[in-house]
Formats: sequence, C-alpha cells, structure tokens
Amino acid sequence: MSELIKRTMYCGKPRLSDEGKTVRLNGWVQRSRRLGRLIFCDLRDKTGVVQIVFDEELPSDVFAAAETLRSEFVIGIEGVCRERESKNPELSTGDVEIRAERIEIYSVAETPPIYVRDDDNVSEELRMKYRYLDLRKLRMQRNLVFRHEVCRVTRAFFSDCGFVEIETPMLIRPTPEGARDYLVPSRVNNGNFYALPQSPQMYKQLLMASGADRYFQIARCFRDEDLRADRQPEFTQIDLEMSFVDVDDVIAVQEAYIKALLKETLEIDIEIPFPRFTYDEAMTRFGTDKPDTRFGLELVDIGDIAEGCAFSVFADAVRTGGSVRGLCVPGGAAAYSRKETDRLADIAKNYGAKGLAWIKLTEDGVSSPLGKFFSDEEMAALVSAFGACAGDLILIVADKDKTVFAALDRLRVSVAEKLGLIDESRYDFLWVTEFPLFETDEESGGYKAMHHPFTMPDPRDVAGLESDPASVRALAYDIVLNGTEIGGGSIRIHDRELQNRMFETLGLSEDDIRSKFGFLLDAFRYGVPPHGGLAYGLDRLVMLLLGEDSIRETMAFPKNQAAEDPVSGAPGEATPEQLAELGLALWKR
RNA sequence: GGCCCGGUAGUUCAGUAGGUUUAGAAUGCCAGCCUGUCACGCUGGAGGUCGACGGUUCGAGCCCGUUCCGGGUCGCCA
Repeated sequence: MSELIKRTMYCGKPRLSDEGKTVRLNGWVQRSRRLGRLIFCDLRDKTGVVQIVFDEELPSDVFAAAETLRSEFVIGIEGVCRERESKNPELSTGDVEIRAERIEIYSVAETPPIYVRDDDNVSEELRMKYRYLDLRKLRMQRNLVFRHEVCRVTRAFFSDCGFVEIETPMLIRPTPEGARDYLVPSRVNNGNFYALPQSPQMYKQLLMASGADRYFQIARCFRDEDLRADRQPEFTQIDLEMSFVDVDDVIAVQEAYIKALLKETLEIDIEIPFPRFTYDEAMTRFGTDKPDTRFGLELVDIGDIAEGCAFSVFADAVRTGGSVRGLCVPGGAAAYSRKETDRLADIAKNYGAKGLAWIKLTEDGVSSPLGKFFSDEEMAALVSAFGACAGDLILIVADKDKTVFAALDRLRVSVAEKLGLIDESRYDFLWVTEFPLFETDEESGGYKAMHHPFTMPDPRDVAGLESDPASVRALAYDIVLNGTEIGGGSIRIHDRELQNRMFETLGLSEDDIRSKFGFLLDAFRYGVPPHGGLAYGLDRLVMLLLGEDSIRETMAFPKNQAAEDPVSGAPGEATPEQLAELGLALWKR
C-alpha cells in the first residue's frame, strides 16, 4: 500500500527560480528512459511535463522502484529541483529537473491502447473508446480548461450586466415541433412522457413574464437528430433573455460580451460593433445566411444576361423564377484541368445543382462549354459582369434560388480553401438580420416558422402576415463567426392578438396551440414585458476559438455518430422490471 | 434513408499484375546491455481470424457480392 506524497507543486511549474527546493509532485509517467545506472522519467499532469532523474546514489529500493516504471503509471515523487546539465527548450520546465529521493507508485498501468501524446493520430474510434486516456493529453486538457474559461468569463460578464443565472427544468413537456425530442417515460404518470429540452426557450420566456428581467443560463440541450462534426445529441447553449429591449439592445450586449470573451480568453482585441448584413444581402452576396467574410469571391447575378441567351438551361432558370449566378475564381484558376473542374461540378451537384458551367479566361482568350451558346458580345458582357481578367475561372450555376445559393456557397468556400485565401488568424464576427419569418414546409406545402413561432414580425411587414407571409421579415438575428453560426435569437411576440395571427398563418389548430404552448400563452395573459434574447452554441463557439474542427474536441465525453457513448456503451437496455414499472412494452423495429 | 472515405500486429501504415517457403515496416511491448537522456541508443524476442460471411479461381489481404464497424456529408437539425 502506497503512502500519499502530498503535492507541493504541479508538474508543469518548476523553474530555475525553484532551484534547491524540495518539491513533491504527483502525476502519470509519460515515458521512462533507462541508461543503465541512470533513469530519466517524464512526469505529466494537466499542467505539463517535468523530468525526474533517478541515479545510483539513491537508496536501492528507490532506484529499484524507478526501474519498474512504465508509461501511465501513477506515482508520487519527492525530490530536489535542480538545473539541468542539458536543457530541453521543448518543455516549459526544460531548464530544470527533479532529482528524486522518494517515490511512491500509486498504481501501475497496462500498456495503453493509444498513445497519450498530442501528436498521435490514432483513430477517432479508439480515442473515444478510451476517452479517459485521450483526455490525459495536454491538448485535451487545454481544451477543457479553455471551455471552462469561456464559461467563467460568460458567467462573470452577464452577471456584471445584471443577468441572473436561473436553472430551468430538464424534464419538460414534449412539444413535437422542430427537432425530435428525447422522451423520458413517467413512472408516476403512467403512459405519459417528459421530453428533454431542445432549448430552454419557453421557460426563459416564462421567466420574463415572471419579472426576471435579465436571465442567462449555461444550459444543456438535447436533440434527437443525426450527428455531424459540429452536432451532438446533447450540447450546451449559452442562453439568455432580456426584458424591455429591442434588437439593437440585445445586439449591443452581445458585442460587448464577445469582445470581453476574446480579450480574456485569447487576449485578442476585436472591433465592435460587428458588421450587419440583412438576410437578403447575405444570400445575394455569399449564397448563405452565415457568410465567411475572411475572403472575397462574392456572387454575381447574371440573370439579365442569361435571360435572353441561347442556352436554354440558363434562360429557363430565369424564366421559371430561379436565377443564374456565379463567382469568379482568381489566382490562375483558369489553368484548372478537366479533372479539377469536374471535381467542382461534383460539389455543386452534391448540393442539388444539375451542373456547373465554367468559363476559363486565358491569355489566348475565352474557353468554355458555353461558347457555342453565347455570341462574342454576350461572352464579353459575362466576363465584364464578373470583373474577370486573364487567368481567372468563372463558375456559374443556374437553378432555383435555393439550389444556386447552396451550390455557390459550397463552391466559394472550397475554392477559397484550395487557393489558401482564408486568413486563419482572423475572427470575422457579423450579424445577419431581417430573416424571413416563415419558410415553406416542403412536406405540407404550408408555412413554418424559420426561427420559432414566438418570433416577432418586423413591424414594417406585419400587415402582410395573412396576405403575403413569405415576404414578412422577422426581428430575428444570427451571430456568425468565420462562416459558422454561433448563435441566434429574436425579439419575441408579447401581444396575444399578434401571437394568434402568427399561429393562424402557421396553420396550427386550437388544440395544437393549447397542448404545445398553452402554458406560455396563459402566462402571457397576466402581463408580459416586451422581451427578446439569444442563445449561443457553446460547443461550437469553443471549437472555433480553439481552432478545432469538431465539437467533440471541446467536450469530455461526446457521443459517436450512432449517438452512443463509446466509453459507457450507452444507450443500454432496460430490465423487464424497469419496463414493467413504467408500463412500457417494446417491439423491435 | 442516400452518397463518399476507411477497416491488414497493441498503434500508425505499406502490401507491386491474384502466385516465392514464415504477410512486412515503423512505433509500442518483453528481455539483456548502457551515467546525461529527452522520439535515448545497441542487441535479441514475442506479437496477425488481413472486420465478418459467401462467391470466382489451381491459388484471394488483393477480384465480385452481402454484411458489420468508424468517420465525413446530404436529407434532417422550429
């Protein structure tokens, strides 16, 4: 049985200024190097690595214990900090080493299935299965600490601004709307179910009706949808809501928050206010409601040229209400091979485009499959519309707007990545405002709320709520960082009459309304302030600030693509007794 | 549900045209040697259901089919 060596210092901390001090360290053996009668051992904890040295002068039992050390043994060391004979500039502690005088081996370790090293490239599957080993990496420790720092700064900032963090329930009423709910059977209320919250949306609005005035919460949310690199079934929102505010008020607080966040976590100064784009402008210029403005390659609408041209694909697209748009790729892209343009066409097709037209501008002139459909004058007009010059490649998509935008958005980003046009050191925050209030539901053909059904219509458009829903804009806004949506929100409807008109346009029956939102509407009968708010995806925000490419790198125990926890094996079966108690019977699909 | 990529020692990978005795390399692991290493070095050793099943073939890691697993993505994510 080992005796605990009480820690006096973390492994990453010893410096030359500690020379001569006796220190006690605890940690994991990173690796051990035996040179006959001299043993070096790198000891690691979450703060870093320090070299321990064992020599022949030590009592024989200490040296013998040191000889047994293997990777990932957990040990305690007492020893004297001293200057190294040869320093290691790779380590923060590289000027010193600890000459061990006492060692306790707390626990031995089997040979680990993955390396505990930042530069390993083991499969994702093994990393997740042995997540407790993976998390020992300094990189993962740094990520978890960084996430904590983001939370700490967030709590401090909003607290200082008069926000109060209030917990909302995890077991809530199912509201089958939007994403799929995770359901939890109720034992006490046989046959009924709770849902896990997709967001605290209705509760935070209740809190506004409750007089909370300014609420925030770092809230776990659940959505039973398919996973992506930036989507997990359980994730965390920084959720907030404010009373007696308009769009500008909400935005101003967020800009101050983001500025403080980047300053305190990354020591980066960013300019506020952030640029604002209306939804229409974002779509027209970038083909997306979350544009990455770190590079140009903006879209060009060539509908006026395409409309009368001899190429029926173009002309038909315009005539049937779609559009013809493109972008101009500089940097010698005209030299792309057939294979490369085919690859670009595949990207476009993957997003629904039926094809991709291209024009290569070389020193010798214009080369394009469109050549036979366009007169020299039309071609010249096209080239001029794009402001293209020799060496450029023009890419054009013709289809309905939705498809054109989706394909060009993807092409724009792919090309920028390929050409190295993206300055990775930049943090381009921006707002997208004036979202449409409704979008058409492909299944029912009716309207559904683009944001959610409590979103306030823009007062300028509210008259058209019944007559022309598609043109009604919302007091909704998204905050975007480097082409990724990191948060979104809106001003909410606090007027019963308006809310009813909204439900009517959405085609919700009285029963639907009562069962889904009745409690919120009831609350609003007794006096509700004008209010609005926003929610950030904490995981995504942390991911982007860390420069990681998956939110799995920002959370301790993520789920795999099958929504399983690879460590515990969740989800698991319930026992017959549990099912009986819940009054549930199963059938296998 | 669709599409794409991947699956060969513990790990990361290579594996030529389907054919050479025992399927290789690096790393890790084990043993021995080694007093200034830090990806220590040197010597030796162990370690494989080539994801699974079926098929083609005289012969399959390699070709075909099915399937399982992991990742990416489209749909989906008010």
